[in-house]
Amino acid sequence: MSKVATRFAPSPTGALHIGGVRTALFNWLYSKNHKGTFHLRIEDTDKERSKDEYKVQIIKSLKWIGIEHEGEEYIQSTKINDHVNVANELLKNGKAYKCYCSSDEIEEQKKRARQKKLPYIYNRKWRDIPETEAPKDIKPVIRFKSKIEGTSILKDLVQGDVEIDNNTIEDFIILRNDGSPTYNLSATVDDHQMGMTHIIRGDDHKINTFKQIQIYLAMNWDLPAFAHIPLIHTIEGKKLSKRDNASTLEDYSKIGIMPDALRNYLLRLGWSYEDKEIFTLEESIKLFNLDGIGKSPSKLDMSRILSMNEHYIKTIDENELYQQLVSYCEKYKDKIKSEKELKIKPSLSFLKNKAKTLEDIYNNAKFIINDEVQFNDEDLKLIDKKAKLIITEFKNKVLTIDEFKKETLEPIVNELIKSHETNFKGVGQPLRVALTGSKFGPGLYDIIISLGKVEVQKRLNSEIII
RNA sequence: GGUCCCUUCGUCUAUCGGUUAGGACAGCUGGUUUUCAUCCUGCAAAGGGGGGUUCGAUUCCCCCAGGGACCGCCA
Repeated sequence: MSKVATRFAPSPTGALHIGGVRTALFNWLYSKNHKGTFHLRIEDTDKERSKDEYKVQIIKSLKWIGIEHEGEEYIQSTKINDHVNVANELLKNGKAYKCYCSSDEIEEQKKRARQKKLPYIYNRKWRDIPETEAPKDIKPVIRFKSKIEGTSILKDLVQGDVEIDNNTIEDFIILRNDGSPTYNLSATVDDHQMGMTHIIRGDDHKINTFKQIQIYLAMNWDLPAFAHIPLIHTIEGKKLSKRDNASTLEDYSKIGIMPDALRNYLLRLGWSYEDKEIFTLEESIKLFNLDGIGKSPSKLDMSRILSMNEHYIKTIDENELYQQLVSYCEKYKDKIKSEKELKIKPSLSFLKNKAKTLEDIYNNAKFIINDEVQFNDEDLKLIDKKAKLIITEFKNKVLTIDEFKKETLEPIVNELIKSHETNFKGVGQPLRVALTGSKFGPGLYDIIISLGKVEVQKRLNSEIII
């Protein structure tokens, strides 16, 4: 068997959809697993809706999640001549014919079929009428002479054998009356010319495959293998569409989901390898196969994405996590100032402990990032007369310490607890509010240490709490 | 309506005729803790229904029900 070649073929009519990302991922993994190649084809023949910016965005999105394609992207619109040539060849060989029905005529037939509740299928009117009887004033479309008798079997690598009656496939149009090729023709010709060995795509293309296979056969081309993967559904159980919120990659990256986590989640959505949940990129390449793909559609589950992301936040190298945080903030929040970097980086170990997303880490780090403490009235109430006294005493005592660490700070706090006949909460709570503006947050010593002596003094001197 | 596909805990899934039907996420308990978390215990939770085949079916076959996809001179 020749070297495996797969492709992802989105149309650049919008941001990349998460279902598309998964399809791309499966194709990419399959080719990598077989040491083959993965290609990107941009299906931009819908001139109305295709935009170059979407093409750029799609490539960027794929790259974000770790998928890169081989060579230049294959731009479908530049290959239209090839598609037309194939249509003409099919015409010449009697595998296709000109159809002079007007769109009005077709519409009328469809309407009638609907009224009678009969399935509509083009009546093959011009399949056998000689060219000489063609009307002069109508520009014809070219239709493929689809099989009428018997059945066809698609040997699908995921779905198994799928059999349909040939008469349910109509004589589909391959060339419009303006001379432009339609999807089934273009896709087939491109896949052939690109030398694709495996077509892995969404289940929604399954019926198209029966049309496309007939073109391969009519042209005497080698058939690729097909694998139709089940679609991703919304929580309501419908096909995921661009209208559903949180369906584009951007939706996830902007809340601080990391690419590796999403990649891992998507990998496990509809695919499994025993009980394994966490796959490094290398593992996923090594272990991916088509057998592991389930046949039923799966629902997108945000809480799982979040917990996967949380897992990655907790386990990846802290330097890498920091880099991700920096670029996340730069893109979606405020750029972290370099003097703050020194404080945030060593604090990641506790900042990340309560975070499911990069955005959570950012929020946790706000007390460091913001120069001014943002108080809310509710928490400020905790700073009563007694609390102010404690804060002042703490401030004075902490002045005498040279090095801030738990061992040096703890005795001070303990002393205050004792002298004011309170508990840790009685001391910790007001201090936490004074330093961060909130009673929720990291451990008190973590806060003090990360802020450092100068900043702690400054904040405890703030007039709002004195 | 026609064609095709699907059906195991709420969710993602394991099981390739014999299991107390396993894991993960979410949920709920209990514990640790310095708030919020983390972490650690534990609990609860599933084979759509009906027929076969078989000594034995979640697993194989059929029917039904439910869900989904497709049915463009879009891709």
